Amino acid sequence: MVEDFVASFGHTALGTRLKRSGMAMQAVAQKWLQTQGCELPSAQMPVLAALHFHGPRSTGELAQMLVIAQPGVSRLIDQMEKGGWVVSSVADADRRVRRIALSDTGEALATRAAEALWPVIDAAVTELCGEFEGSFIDQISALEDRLASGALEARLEKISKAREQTS
Amino acid sequence: MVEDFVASFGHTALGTRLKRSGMAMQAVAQKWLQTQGCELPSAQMPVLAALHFHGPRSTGELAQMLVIAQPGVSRLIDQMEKGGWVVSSVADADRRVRRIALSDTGEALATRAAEALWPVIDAAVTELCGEFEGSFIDQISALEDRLASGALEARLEKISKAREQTS
DNA sequence: CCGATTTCCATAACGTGATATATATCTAGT
DNA sequence: ACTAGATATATATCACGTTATGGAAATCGG
Repeated sequence: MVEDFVASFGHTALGTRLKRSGMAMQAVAQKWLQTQGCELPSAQMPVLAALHFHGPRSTGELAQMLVIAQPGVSRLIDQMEKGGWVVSSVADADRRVRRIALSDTGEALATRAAEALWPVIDAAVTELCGEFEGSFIDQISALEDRLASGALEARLEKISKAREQTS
Repeated sequence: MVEDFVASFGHTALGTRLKRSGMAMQAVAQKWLQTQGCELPSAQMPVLAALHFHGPRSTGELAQMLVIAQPGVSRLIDQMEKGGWVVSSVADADRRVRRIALSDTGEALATRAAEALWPVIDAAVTELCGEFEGSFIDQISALEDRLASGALEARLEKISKAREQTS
C-alpha cells in the first residue's frame, strides 16, 4: 500500500502538497486557539490582525492587504459584524465605500492575541521550520513529516506553558 | 497601503501562505493543462494518476493514498464516473467495497499525461523551486514572488515548446 | 447460529476559497 | 445638467476540503 501517493509524485503535485500542509497548520493553530478561549474562526483572524495593526479599512483595501478576493472579504465582514467583532459604516466621502473598524470586543481580542497568542504561534512555527536541510522539496517533506507527527501541537503546548511560567 | 499583510505577519500566518501558494500553483497548472487539451479538473488529477500507476483501488484505499478524507474521494469518484474517466463496480469478495478502475478514456488520458504533461509540470516546478536561498520562510517568500510574477506560466510554456522541438 | 461489533461507503451540513454578475455611486465629457 | 463609463460593494453560485452520522455488509463471540 502506498502511504502518500501525492508526495511520491515529485514536483508535479507540489501545489497540492503546499495547500494540504497549509490547511493542516491552520487546523492545528485554530484548535490550539480554541483551547485558549479564542473562538474566532481562523479565516477571520487575518482581518482582526490587519485592522488591529493598521486601523480601519475599506472592503477593497482589506481584499488587497489580505490577498483574497473581494467577495470573500464582504462575507467575512458580514460574519464578523454579526459576531460583534467589527463595526462598519458608510464612508463620508464616498457612499459606495464601507469603512470597517474593530469593535471594542474585537479590539480587546486583538490586543490579547497580539500579546499572548500570536507570539506563541509564531515561536512554535519558527521552531517547527527550524533546522530544515536539503532542497526545497526536501524541506516540504520534512514539514509534512513533522506536521503528521503532531510536532506543532507539541510545540504550541510547550511554548505556551513556558510563557505562563515567566509571566 | 500594505501590499500583503499576511506575508508581513511572520511565521504566524505561514499556514495561510502555504495554502495560498499551493492553490496558486494548482491554478496555473490547471490553466496550462487546459491549453494542452486536458479538461480534467485539477482535483481529479491525483486520482487519475494513482489509478494509472497503481491500478484499481477501493474508495478507502484511495483516501489513504491521496491523504484526503473518505467522503471527498466518494464525491471525486462520482464526478469522475459521470465524466467517463473511471468505472466502479462492487467488489466480488466484499460487497461493501467499491472497486474503482480507469475507463479506456481515463487510461488514455493518463497515458498521455504521463508521457507529455506531467513531466513538463515536474520540470517547470523543479526549475521554479531551484536556487532558493536562505531560511525556509525566505524560500516561501521567493516562491510567492516567482508565482506572482508569472514565472511558472513562463516555464511551462518554455519547457513545453522545447519538448515539441525534440520530439 | 444469532446478536453485537466493526468496517466501508454515502449523505448531509459546513467552512472557505474562487468567479461571474448585479447594483449603487462617483466622475468626466459634452 | 445629463449621460457614459469607471469603481466599490453585494449577491449568487461553484469547487473542494472537512466532520458527523447512518446504513449495509462482514466478522466475531458466546
